[in-house]
Amino acid sequence: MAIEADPKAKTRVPLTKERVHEAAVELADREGLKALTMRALAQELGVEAMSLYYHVANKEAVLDGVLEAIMAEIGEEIGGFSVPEPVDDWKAVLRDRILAARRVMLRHPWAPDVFESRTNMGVSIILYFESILGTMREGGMSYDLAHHGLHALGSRALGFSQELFRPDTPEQDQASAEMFDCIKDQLPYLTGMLTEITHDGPEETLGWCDDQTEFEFALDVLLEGLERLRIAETSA
Amino acid sequence: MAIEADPKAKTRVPLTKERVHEAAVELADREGLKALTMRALAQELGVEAMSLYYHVANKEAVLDGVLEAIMAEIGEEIGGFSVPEPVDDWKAVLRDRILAARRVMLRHPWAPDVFESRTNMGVSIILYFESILGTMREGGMSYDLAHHGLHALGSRALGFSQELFRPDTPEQDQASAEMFDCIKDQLPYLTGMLTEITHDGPEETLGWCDDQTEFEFALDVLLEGLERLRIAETSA
DNA sequence: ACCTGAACACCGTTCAAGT
DNA sequence: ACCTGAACACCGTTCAAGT
Repeated sequence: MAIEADPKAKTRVPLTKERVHEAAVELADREGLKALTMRALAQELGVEAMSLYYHVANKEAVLDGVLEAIMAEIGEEIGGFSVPEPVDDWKAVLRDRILAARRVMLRHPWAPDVFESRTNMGVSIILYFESILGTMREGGMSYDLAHHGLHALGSRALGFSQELFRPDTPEQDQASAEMFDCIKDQLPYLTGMLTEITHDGPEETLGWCDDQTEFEFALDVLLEGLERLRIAETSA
Repeated sequence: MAIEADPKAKTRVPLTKERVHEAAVELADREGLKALTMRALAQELGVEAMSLYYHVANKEAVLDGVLEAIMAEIGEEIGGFSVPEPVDDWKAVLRDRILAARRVMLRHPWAPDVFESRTNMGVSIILYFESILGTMREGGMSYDLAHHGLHALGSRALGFSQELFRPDTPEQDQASAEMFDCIKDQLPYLTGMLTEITHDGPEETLGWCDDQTEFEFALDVLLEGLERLRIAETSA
Protein backbone atom coordinates (compact mmCIF):
# COMPACT_ATOMS: atom_id res chain seq x y z
CA MET A 1 0.00 0.00 0.00
CA ALA A 2 1.03 3.56 -0.52
CA ILE A 3 0.85 4.13 3.23
CA GLU A 4 3.68 1.69 3.75
CA ALA A 5 6.81 3.69 4.12
CA ASP A 6 9.26 3.19 1.35
CA PRO A 7 12.14 1.24 2.89
CA LYS A 8 14.38 3.88 1.41
CA ALA A 9 12.62 6.47 3.57
CA LYS A 10 14.10 4.97 6.71
CA THR A 11 17.36 4.34 4.93
CA ARG A 12 20.08 5.62 7.20
CA VAL A 13 21.76 8.85 6.35
CA PRO A 14 25.37 7.86 5.94
CA LEU A 15 27.63 8.96 8.73
CA THR A 16 29.87 11.94 8.39
CA LYS A 17 32.63 13.37 10.53
CA GLU A 18 30.31 16.22 11.42
CA ARG A 19 27.48 13.98 12.59
CA VAL A 20 29.94 12.04 14.72
CA HIS A 21 31.18 15.24 16.35
CA GLU A 22 27.69 16.54 16.98
CA ALA A 23 26.58 13.26 18.48
CA ALA A 24 29.63 13.30 20.73
CA VAL A 25 28.68 16.74 22.06
CA GLU A 26 25.11 15.62 22.71
CA LEU A 27 26.26 12.47 24.45
CA ALA A 28 28.68 14.37 26.71
CA ASP A 29 26.00 16.95 27.48
CA ARG A 30 23.55 14.26 28.45
CA GLU A 31 25.74 11.75 30.26
CA GLY A 32 29.07 13.38 30.96
CA LEU A 33 32.55 13.02 29.60
CA LYS A 34 33.20 9.58 31.05
CA ALA A 35 30.20 8.23 29.18
CA LEU A 36 31.67 9.39 25.90
CA THR A 37 33.20 6.14 24.68
CA MET A 38 33.52 5.02 21.10
CA ARG A 39 31.04 2.24 21.77
CA ALA A 40 28.46 4.52 23.35
CA LEU A 41 28.95 7.07 20.62
CA ALA A 42 28.31 4.45 17.96
CA GLN A 43 25.17 3.34 19.74
CA GLU A 44 24.02 6.97 19.86
CA LEU A 45 24.33 6.98 16.07
CA GLY A 46 22.63 3.61 15.60
CA VAL A 47 25.75 1.98 14.27
CA GLU A 48 28.41 -0.48 15.36
CA ALA A 49 31.42 0.88 17.20
CA MET A 50 33.85 0.00 14.46
CA SER A 51 31.97 1.96 11.84
CA LEU A 52 33.17 5.16 13.42
CA TYR A 53 36.71 4.41 12.37
CA TYR A 54 35.73 4.74 8.76
CA HIS A 55 34.98 8.41 9.38
CA VAL A 56 37.41 9.46 12.11
CA ALA A 57 40.97 8.36 12.73
CA ASN A 58 40.56 7.62 16.43
CA LYS A 59 39.12 8.98 19.65
CA GLU A 60 41.62 11.83 19.77
CA ALA A 61 40.25 13.04 16.45
CA VAL A 62 36.71 12.88 17.84
CA LEU A 63 37.72 15.08 20.76
CA ASP A 64 39.41 17.54 18.43
CA GLY A 65 36.21 17.69 16.43
CA VAL A 66 34.18 18.21 19.57
CA LEU A 67 36.28 21.25 20.41
CA GLU A 68 35.80 22.64 16.93
CA ALA A 69 32.04 22.32 17.52
CA ILE A 70 32.34 24.16 20.82
CA MET A 71 34.38 26.90 19.19
CA ALA A 72 31.71 27.24 16.51
CA GLU A 73 29.19 27.88 19.26
CA ILE A 74 31.41 30.56 20.72
CA GLY A 75 31.70 32.05 17.26
CA GLU A 76 27.92 32.32 17.04
CA GLU A 77 27.74 33.83 20.51
CA ILE A 78 30.18 36.62 19.69
CA GLY A 79 29.28 36.98 16.00
CA GLY A 80 32.51 35.73 14.51
CA PHE A 81 36.14 36.01 15.45
CA SER A 82 36.88 39.32 13.83
CA VAL A 83 38.70 42.15 15.55
CA PRO A 84 36.79 45.43 15.84
CA GLU A 85 38.81 47.91 13.82
CA PRO A 86 39.39 50.69 16.30
CA VAL A 87 39.11 49.49 19.85
CA ASP A 88 38.10 52.31 22.12
CA ASP A 89 37.95 50.15 25.24
CA TRP A 90 39.87 46.91 24.81
CA LYS A 91 39.11 45.78 28.36
CA ALA A 92 35.37 45.97 27.80
CA VAL A 93 35.57 44.23 24.42
CA LEU A 94 37.68 41.43 25.82
CA ARG A 95 35.55 41.07 28.90
CA ASP A 96 32.43 40.66 26.78
CA ARG A 97 34.07 38.14 24.48
CA ILE A 98 35.39 36.09 27.37
CA LEU A 99 32.13 36.09 29.27
CA ALA A 100 30.41 35.01 26.06
CA ALA A 101 32.82 32.11 25.74
CA ARG A 102 32.09 31.32 29.36
CA ARG A 103 28.37 31.11 28.65
CA VAL A 104 29.12 28.40 26.12
CA MET A 105 31.32 26.56 28.64
CA LEU A 106 28.52 26.64 31.20
CA ARG A 107 26.28 24.95 28.66
CA HIS A 108 28.94 22.22 28.27
CA PRO A 109 30.52 21.87 31.70
CA TRP A 110 32.67 18.95 30.53
CA ALA A 111 34.31 21.04 27.80
CA PRO A 112 37.09 22.52 29.98
CA ASP A 113 38.37 19.04 30.72
CA VAL A 114 38.55 18.31 27.01
CA PHE A 115 40.40 21.56 26.32
CA GLU A 116 42.94 20.66 28.95
CA SER A 117 43.47 17.20 27.57
CA ARG A 118 44.29 18.35 24.04
CA THR A 119 47.83 18.82 22.89
CA ASN A 120 47.45 20.72 19.63
CA MET A 121 44.97 23.41 18.77
CA GLY A 122 42.49 23.36 15.92
CA VAL A 123 41.91 26.10 13.38
CA SER A 124 39.05 27.85 15.11
CA ILE A 125 40.91 27.92 18.40
CA ILE A 126 43.78 29.69 16.69
CA LEU A 127 41.33 32.12 15.10
CA TYR A 128 39.81 32.78 18.51
CA PHE A 129 43.18 33.61 20.03
CA GLU A 130 43.99 35.75 17.00
CA SER A 131 40.90 37.81 17.79
CA ILE A 132 41.83 38.11 21.45
CA LEU A 133 45.36 39.15 20.60
CA GLY A 134 44.13 41.54 17.93
CA THR A 135 41.83 43.23 20.40
CA MET A 136 44.67 43.78 22.85
CA ARG A 137 46.85 45.05 20.06
CA GLU A 138 44.27 47.48 18.67
CA GLY A 139 43.73 48.56 22.25
CA GLY A 140 47.26 49.87 22.26
CA MET A 141 49.38 47.14 23.79
CA SER A 142 52.81 46.15 22.56
CA TYR A 143 53.18 42.66 21.21
CA ASP A 144 55.35 41.86 24.18
CA LEU A 145 52.75 42.89 26.72
CA ALA A 146 49.92 41.28 24.76
CA HIS A 147 51.92 38.07 24.66
CA HIS A 148 52.33 38.07 28.42
CA GLY A 149 48.67 38.93 28.68
CA LEU A 150 47.62 35.91 26.65
CA HIS A 151 49.59 33.66 28.92
CA ALA A 152 48.38 35.34 32.08
CA LEU A 153 44.79 34.83 31.01
CA GLY A 154 45.46 31.23 30.08
CA SER A 155 42.30 29.16 30.09
CA ARG A 156 40.42 32.17 31.38
CA ALA A 157 40.61 33.57 27.85
CA LEU A 158 38.37 30.69 26.85
CA GLY A 159 35.93 31.32 29.64
CA PHE A 160 36.89 28.87 32.31
CA SER A 161 39.27 28.49 35.20
CA GLN A 162 39.69 24.93 36.25
CA GLU A 163 38.42 24.82 39.82
CA LEU A 164 40.51 22.52 41.95
CA PHE A 165 38.72 19.95 44.07
CA ARG A 166 35.06 20.22 43.34
CA PRO A 167 33.29 17.25 44.87
CA ASP A 168 30.67 15.89 42.54
CA THR A 169 28.74 13.60 44.81
CA PRO A 170 27.01 14.38 48.11
CA GLU A 171 29.02 11.59 49.74
CA GLN A 172 32.31 13.23 48.81
CA ASP A 173 31.00 16.53 50.05
CA GLN A 174 30.08 14.87 53.32
CA ALA A 175 33.46 13.15 53.64
CA SER A 176 35.32 16.40 53.08
CA ALA A 177 33.23 18.22 55.65
CA GLU A 178 33.93 15.51 58.23
CA MET A 179 37.66 15.60 57.62
CA PHE A 180 37.58 19.36 57.88
CA ASP A 181 35.81 19.13 61.22
CA CYS A 182 38.46 16.73 62.44
CA ILE A 183 41.32 19.15 62.02
CA LYS A 184 39.54 22.42 62.41
CA ASP A 185 41.43 23.36 65.57
CA GLN A 186 44.50 23.61 63.33
CA LEU A 187 42.66 25.91 60.94
CA PRO A 188 42.03 29.22 62.64
CA TYR A 189 42.05 31.24 59.43
CA LEU A 190 39.88 28.93 57.35
CA THR A 191 37.30 28.62 60.09
CA GLY A 192 37.46 32.35 60.62
CA MET A 193 36.86 32.98 56.97
CA LEU A 194 34.03 30.51 56.80
CA THR A 195 32.15 31.93 59.74
CA GLU A 196 32.48 35.39 58.30
CA ILE A 197 31.70 34.58 54.70
CA THR A 198 28.83 32.16 55.14
CA HIS A 199 26.05 32.61 57.62
CA ASP A 200 26.33 29.09 58.83
CA GLY A 201 29.25 27.03 59.96
CA PRO A 202 31.97 25.17 58.09
CA GLU A 203 29.56 22.33 57.39
CA GLU A 204 28.87 24.13 54.14
CA THR A 205 32.54 24.57 53.45
CA LEU A 206 32.31 23.41 49.87
CA GLY A 207 29.26 25.18 48.64
CA TRP A 208 30.22 28.63 49.77
CA CYS A 209 31.32 30.08 46.48
CA ASP A 210 29.74 31.72 43.53
CA ASP A 211 31.79 30.60 40.56
CA GLN A 212 30.61 33.32 38.26
CA THR A 213 31.50 35.99 40.80
CA GLU A 214 34.93 34.53 41.39
CA PHE A 215 35.57 34.15 37.68
CA GLU A 216 34.72 37.78 37.03
CA PHE A 217 36.75 38.93 40.02
CA ALA A 218 39.94 37.25 38.85
CA LEU A 219 39.30 38.28 35.26
CA ASP A 220 38.94 41.91 36.28
CA VAL A 221 42.07 41.85 38.42
CA LEU A 222 43.99 40.56 35.42
CA LEU A 223 42.47 43.01 32.94
CA GLU A 224 43.08 45.92 35.30
CA GLY A 225 46.65 44.81 35.85
CA LEU A 226 47.29 44.58 32.12
CA GLU A 227 45.70 47.96 31.49
CA ARG A 228 47.95 49.48 34.12
CA LEU A 229 50.99 47.98 32.44
CA ARG A 230 49.78 49.20 29.06
CA ILE A 231 49.52 52.74 30.35
CA ALA A 232 52.97 52.42 31.90
CA GLU A 233 54.54 51.33 28.64
CA THR A 234 52.64 53.93 26.63
CA SER A 235 53.85 56.78 28.77
CA ALA A 236 57.40 55.45 28.84
CA MET B 1 76.99 -23.04 53.77
CA ALA B 2 77.10 -19.90 55.81
CA ILE B 3 77.61 -17.89 52.63
CA GLU B 4 74.15 -18.93 51.49
CA ALA B 5 71.84 -16.09 52.29
CA ASP B 6 69.29 -16.93 54.86
CA PRO B 7 66.00 -17.08 52.97
CA LYS B 8 64.61 -14.76 55.63
CA ALA B 9 67.19 -12.15 54.59
CA LYS B 10 65.50 -11.66 51.24
CA THR B 11 62.10 -11.95 52.87
CA ARG B 12 59.99 -9.20 51.45
CA VAL B 13 59.18 -6.22 53.59
CA PRO B 14 55.43 -6.27 53.79
CA LEU B 15 53.68 -3.61 51.77
CA THR B 16 52.26 -0.52 53.38
CA LYS B 17 50.11 2.30 52.13
CA GLU B 18 53.14 4.56 52.30
CA ARG B 19 55.35 2.30 50.21
CA VAL B 20 52.60 2.07 47.61
CA HIS B 21 52.31 5.86 47.44
CA GLU B 22 56.06 6.35 47.17
CA ALA B 23 56.35 3.75 44.45
CA ALA B 24 53.54 5.47 42.57
CA VAL B 25 55.42 8.77 42.64
CA GLU B 26 58.60 7.12 41.42
CA LEU B 27 56.77 5.33 38.64
CA ALA B 28 55.07 8.49 37.44
CA ASP B 29 58.37 10.39 37.60
CA ARG B 30 60.08 7.77 35.52
CA GLU B 31 57.42 6.81 32.98
CA GLY B 32 54.68 9.40 33.16
CA LEU B 33 51.15 9.45 34.46
CA LYS B 34 49.70 7.15 31.83
CA ALA B 35 52.15 4.44 32.86
CA LEU B 36 50.84 4.56 36.40
CA THR B 37 48.46 1.61 36.32
CA MET B 38 47.66 -0.70 39.18
CA ARG B 39 49.35 -3.54 37.36
CA ALA B 40 52.54 -1.58 36.66
CA LEU B 41 52.57 -0.27 40.21
CA ALA B 42 52.36 -3.79 41.58
CA GLN B 43 55.21 -4.89 39.35
CA GLU B 44 57.26 -1.95 40.59
CA LEU B 45 56.75 -3.34 44.09
CA GLY B 46 57.48 -6.92 43.10
CA VAL B 47 53.99 -8.09 43.85
CA GLU B 48 50.85 -9.14 42.03
CA ALA B 49 48.40 -6.43 41.03
CA MET B 50 45.68 -7.64 43.32
CA SER B 51 47.84 -7.44 46.40
CA LEU B 52 47.62 -3.67 46.28
CA TYR B 53 43.96 -3.84 47.13
CA TYR B 54 44.78 -5.22 50.52
CA HIS B 55 46.49 -1.92 51.36
CA VAL B 56 44.57 0.70 49.39
CA ALA B 57 40.89 0.92 48.59
CA ASN B 58 41.31 1.60 44.87
CA LYS B 59 43.21 3.68 42.38
CA GLU B 60 41.56 6.89 43.51
CA ALA B 61 43.02 6.29 46.96
CA VAL B 62 46.46 5.79 45.44
CA LEU B 63 46.21 9.13 43.67
CA ASP B 64 45.09 10.84 46.86
CA GLY B 65 48.11 9.34 48.59
CA VAL B 66 50.37 10.52 45.80
CA LEU B 67 49.18 14.07 46.32
CA GLU B 68 49.83 13.83 50.04
CA ALA B 69 53.39 12.79 49.18
CA ILE B 70 53.76 15.78 46.88
CA MET B 71 52.40 18.10 49.56
CA ALA B 72 54.90 16.66 52.01
CA GLU B 73 57.67 17.65 49.60
CA ILE B 74 56.30 21.17 49.42
CA GLY B 75 56.22 21.20 53.21
CA GLU B 76 59.92 20.38 53.32
CA GLU B 77 60.66 23.01 50.70
CA ILE B 78 58.99 25.79 52.66
CA GLY B 79 59.76 24.43 56.14
CA GLY B 80 56.24 23.58 57.22
CA PHE B 81 52.85 25.12 56.64
CA SER B 82 52.91 27.62 59.49
CA VAL B 83 51.97 31.25 59.11
CA PRO B 84 54.67 33.77 60.00
CA GLU B 85 53.24 35.68 62.94
CA PRO B 86 53.57 39.27 61.79
CA VAL B 87 53.70 39.53 58.04
CA ASP B 88 55.52 42.65 57.01
CA ASP B 89 55.29 41.94 53.29
CA TRP B 90 52.58 39.40 52.52
CA LYS B 91 53.22 39.61 48.79
CA ALA B 92 56.85 38.56 49.17
CA VAL B 93 56.02 35.77 51.61
CA LEU B 94 53.32 34.40 49.35
CA ARG B 95 55.47 34.72 46.25
CA ASP B 96 58.25 32.72 47.88
CA ARG B 97 55.89 30.02 49.08
CA ILE B 98 54.25 29.69 45.71
CA LEU B 99 57.50 29.58 43.78
CA ALA B 100 58.70 26.92 46.22
CA ALA B 101 55.59 24.87 45.48
CA ARG B 102 56.29 25.40 41.81
CA ARG B 103 59.79 23.98 42.19
CA VAL B 104 58.22 20.79 43.50
CA MET B 105 55.77 20.72 40.59
CA LEU B 106 58.63 21.06 38.12
CA ARG B 107 60.21 17.99 39.66
CA HIS B 108 56.94 16.11 39.10
CA PRO B 109 55.49 17.56 35.89
CA TRP B 110 52.62 15.08 35.92
CA ALA B 111 51.42 16.28 39.34
CA PRO B 112 49.24 19.16 38.09
CA ASP B 113 47.15 16.70 36.11
CA VAL B 114 46.59 14.65 39.24
CA PHE B 115 45.60 17.72 41.23
CA GLU B 116 43.06 18.63 38.60
CA SER B 117 41.58 15.17 38.55
CA ARG B 118 40.92 15.02 42.28
CA THR B 119 37.54 15.90 43.72
CA ASN B 120 38.23 16.20 47.42
CA MET B 121 41.25 17.59 49.14
CA GLY B 122 43.47 15.79 51.62
CA VAL B 123 44.60 17.05 55.00
CA SER B 124 47.92 18.55 53.92
CA ILE B 125 46.32 20.40 51.03
CA ILE B 126 43.92 22.03 53.44
CA LEU B 127 46.82 22.90 55.74
CA TYR B 128 48.65 24.44 52.79
CA PHE B 129 45.70 26.64 51.89
CA GLU B 130 45.30 27.55 55.55
CA SER B 131 48.87 28.88 55.47
CA ILE B 132 48.23 30.83 52.27
CA LEU B 133 45.05 32.31 53.66
CA GLY B 134 46.73 33.05 56.98
CA THR B 135 49.50 34.93 55.24
CA MET B 136 47.03 37.11 53.37
CA ARG B 137 45.11 37.70 56.54
CA GLU B 138 48.16 38.63 58.63
CA GLY B 139 49.15 40.85 55.74
CA GLY B 140 46.08 42.94 56.42
CA MET B 141 43.40 41.67 54.07
CA SER B 142 39.77 41.20 55.01
CA TYR B 143 38.45 37.67 54.89
CA ASP B 144 36.31 38.70 51.97
CA LEU B 145 39.23 39.93 49.90
CA ALA B 146 41.45 36.99 50.92
CA HIS B 147 38.68 34.65 49.86
CA HIS B 148 38.48 36.23 46.43
CA GLY B 149 42.25 36.14 46.32
CA LEU B 150 42.38 32.41 46.95
CA HIS B 151 40.00 31.83 44.08
CA ALA B 152 41.78 34.24 41.78
CA LEU B 153 45.05 32.43 42.35
CA GLY B 154 43.41 29.07 41.84
CA SER B 155 45.92 26.41 40.86
CA ARG B 156 48.59 29.09 40.76
CA ALA B 157 48.57 29.01 44.55
CA LEU B 158 49.94 25.48 44.23
CA GLY B 159 52.61 26.52 41.79
CA PHE B 160 51.19 25.64 38.42
CA SER B 161 48.93 27.06 35.74
CA GLN B 162 47.68 24.41 33.40
CA GLU B 163 49.07 25.39 30.02
CA LEU B 164 46.56 24.75 27.27
CA PHE B 165 47.73 22.85 24.21
CA ARG B 166 51.30 21.86 24.78
CA PRO B 167 52.33 19.38 22.12
CA ASP B 168 54.36 16.58 23.58
CA THR B 169 55.77 14.93 20.51
CA PRO B 170 57.83 16.47 17.69
CA GLU B 171 55.26 15.15 15.21
CA GLN B 172 52.46 17.10 16.89
CA ASP B 173 54.65 20.17 16.96
CA GLN B 174 55.30 19.74 13.26
CA ALA B 175 51.61 19.22 12.47
CA SER B 176 50.62 22.37 14.36
CA ALA B 177 53.25 24.42 12.58
CA GLU B 178 52.00 23.22 9.21
CA MET B 179 48.41 24.03 9.99
CA PHE B 180 49.46 27.43 11.23
CA ASP B 181 51.29 28.10 7.99
CA CYS B 182 48.18 27.11 6.06
CA ILE B 183 46.02 29.84 7.54
CA LYS B 184 48.60 32.41 8.36
CA ASP B 185 47.18 34.97 5.94
CA GLN B 186 44.18 35.12 8.26
CA LEU B 187 46.40 35.72 11.26
CA PRO B 188 47.98 39.15 10.98
CA TYR B 189 48.30 39.68 14.71
CA LEU B 190 49.67 36.27 15.60
CA THR B 191 52.24 36.39 12.82
CA GLY B 192 53.06 39.94 13.80
CA MET B 193 53.61 38.90 17.38
CA LEU B 194 55.71 35.93 16.42
CA THR B 195 58.04 37.85 14.16
CA GLU B 196 58.53 40.44 16.86
CA ILE B 197 58.89 38.10 19.81
CA THR B 198 61.07 35.44 18.31
CA HIS B 199 64.04 36.07 16.10
CA ASP B 200 62.97 33.54 13.58
CA GLY B 201 59.69 32.93 11.87
CA PRO B 202 56.48 31.29 13.00
CA GLU B 203 57.99 27.87 12.41
CA GLU B 204 58.96 27.97 16.05
CA THR B 205 55.50 29.03 17.06
CA LEU B 206 55.22 26.51 19.85
CA GLY B 207 58.53 26.81 21.55
CA TRP B 208 58.55 30.53 21.93
CA CYS B 209 57.64 30.81 25.57
CA ASP B 210 59.44 30.68 28.82
CA ASP B 211 57.00 29.07 31.23
CA GLN B 212 58.71 30.27 34.35
CA THR B 213 58.70 33.86 33.11
CA GLU B 214 55.04 33.68 32.19
CA PHE B 215 54.11 32.06 35.47
CA GLU B 216 55.83 34.78 37.45
CA PHE B 217 54.35 37.49 35.27
CA ALA B 218 50.78 36.37 35.86
CA LEU B 219 51.46 35.72 39.54
CA ASP B 220 52.80 39.23 40.00
CA VAL B 221 49.89 40.82 38.17
CA LEU B 222 47.52 39.00 40.52
CA LEU B 223 49.51 39.80 43.67
CA GLU B 224 49.80 43.46 42.68
CA GLY B 225 46.10 43.63 41.94
CA LEU B 226 45.22 42.11 45.31
CA GLU B 227 47.61 44.45 47.14
CA ARG B 228 45.96 47.40 45.42
CA LEU B 229 42.53 46.20 46.55
CA ARG B 230 43.84 45.65 50.07
CA ILE B 231 45.08 49.21 50.25
CA ALA B 232 41.76 50.42 48.89
CA GLU B 233 39.77 48.59 51.54
CA THR B 234 42.18 49.62 54.30
CA SER B 235 41.85 53.29 53.50
CA ALA B 236 38.08 53.05 53.14
C1' DA C 1 31.87 3.23 -0.47
C1' DC C 2 30.30 2.08 3.75
C1' DC C 3 29.58 -0.93 7.55
C1' DT C 4 30.34 -5.22 10.55
C1' DG C 5 32.17 -9.40 13.67
C1' DA C 6 35.52 -11.38 15.86
C1' DA C 7 39.55 -10.69 18.15
C1' DC C 8 43.57 -8.34 20.65
C1' DA C 9 45.80 -5.95 24.18
C1' DC C 10 44.90 -3.35 27.58
C1' DC C 11 42.27 -1.29 31.94
C1' DG C 12 40.30 -1.39 37.20
C1' DT C 13 38.25 -4.47 40.22
C1' DT C 14 35.84 -8.73 42.75
C1' DC C 15 36.00 -12.82 45.01
C1' DA C 16 37.20 -17.11 46.53
C1' DA C 17 41.27 -19.33 47.57
C1' DG C 18 45.89 -20.06 49.06
C1' DT C 19 49.96 -19.62 52.84
C1' DA D 1 47.61 -11.18 58.23
C1' DC D 2 49.03 -10.91 53.81
C1' DC D 3 49.16 -12.28 49.08
C1' DT D 4 47.49 -14.71 44.71
C1' DG D 5 44.80 -16.68 40.29
C1' DA D 6 41.18 -16.71 37.69
C1' DA D 7 37.63 -14.16 36.07
C1' DC D 8 34.49 -10.05 34.91
C1' DA D 9 33.15 -5.97 32.72
C1' DC D 10 34.88 -2.58 30.57
C1' DC D 11 38.20 0.25 27.24
C1' DG D 12 40.34 1.71 22.26
C1' DT D 13 41.67 -0.34 18.17
C1' DT D 14 43.03 -3.74 14.05
C1' DC D 15 41.91 -6.42 10.39
C1' DA D 16 39.74 -9.30 7.34
C1' DA D 17 35.29 -9.79 5.75
C1' DG D 18 30.73 -8.65 4.34
C1' DT D 19 27.11 -5.72 1.29
